[in-house]
Amino acid sequence: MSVYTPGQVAEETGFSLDTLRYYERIGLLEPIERNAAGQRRFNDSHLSWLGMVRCLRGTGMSIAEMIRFAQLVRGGDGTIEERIALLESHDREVEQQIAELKEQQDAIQRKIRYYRDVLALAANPASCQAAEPAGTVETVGADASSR
Amino acid sequence: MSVYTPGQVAEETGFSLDTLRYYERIGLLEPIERNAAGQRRFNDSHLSWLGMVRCLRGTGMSIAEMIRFAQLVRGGDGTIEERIALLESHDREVEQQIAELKEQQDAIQRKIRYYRDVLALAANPASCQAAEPAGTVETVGADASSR
DNA sequence: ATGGCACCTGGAGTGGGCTCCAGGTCAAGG
DNA sequence: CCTTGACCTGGAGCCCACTCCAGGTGCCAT
Repeated sequence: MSVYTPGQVAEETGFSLDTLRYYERIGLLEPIERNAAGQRRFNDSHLSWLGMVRCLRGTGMSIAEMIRFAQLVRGGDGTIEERIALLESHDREVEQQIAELKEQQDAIQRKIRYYRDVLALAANPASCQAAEPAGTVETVGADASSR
Repeated sequence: MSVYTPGQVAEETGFSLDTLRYYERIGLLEPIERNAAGQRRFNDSHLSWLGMVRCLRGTGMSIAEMIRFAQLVRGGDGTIEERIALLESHDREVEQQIAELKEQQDAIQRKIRYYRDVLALAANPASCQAAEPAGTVETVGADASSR
């Protein structure tokens, strides 16, 4: 079990020194042990926890909820059901996020195709494509402003 | 082509009245026509544009970049190539976002399974599962703090 | 002993994206 | 005539998640 300087941790995790200190301040990281000079010495369990933090942040969990999770983790094995519940709920949110993102990506791609058609039509006014993407309210629509 | 009050637009698009005014102020919405009393009257092209805005915002495009896109749209047909380029670049970012989200979701699900195993092991200390999720650095790891 | 470097602290500042507020205008209804 | 409600304006305020800063400590190499 190695020990790491703040600089190394920043390097490895991608969090800035300031962010690491900030995370400790707000209790997202438990108080980090110090060497004689008062400098932080991180260990593998911190690295691993920071990996989790990165993952949760990256999927949109708020700092507040991560702190809640951190408290459960510190609360010991009795909190495992609660941790599962929290992660499952988050997992469902991520699922939803992905679904929405895909839908919206689809709309963007339809829009791109529409623009392509407009361009093609301008170059070759023979064919008769380029009607508005067509769809429900969710059309995301014509610019209706190419005056 | 109908005309809509701010209240109706807020209702339909999910943007608040304040947000609609804000978007107009910053140029994300072109100046909206007014009735005699100075109240905004939106039309279908505004609704459609707001749909686009919702889609771009929802996929993480910044306000600044949306304003850039809005300017292109106002710039007329000569800007279509640029619009395609902008949307394609955004589309790639969305693709990446989805990929990352999936990876991270996977890690979360592994963590959930790990917790489940811990629970199972506690209930039935016969079987020998519940090793750490196993993997590369990306393990997202043990809490290593269930002291 | 002098400089440089990595780190420390408490606290202030930043940027993005809204959100709220006070005070005012109009139109319709009782 | 008075209220109510939907809307208007300019400008201030808010929340989140950092990020920056000034001033200081300890250690090592020149």
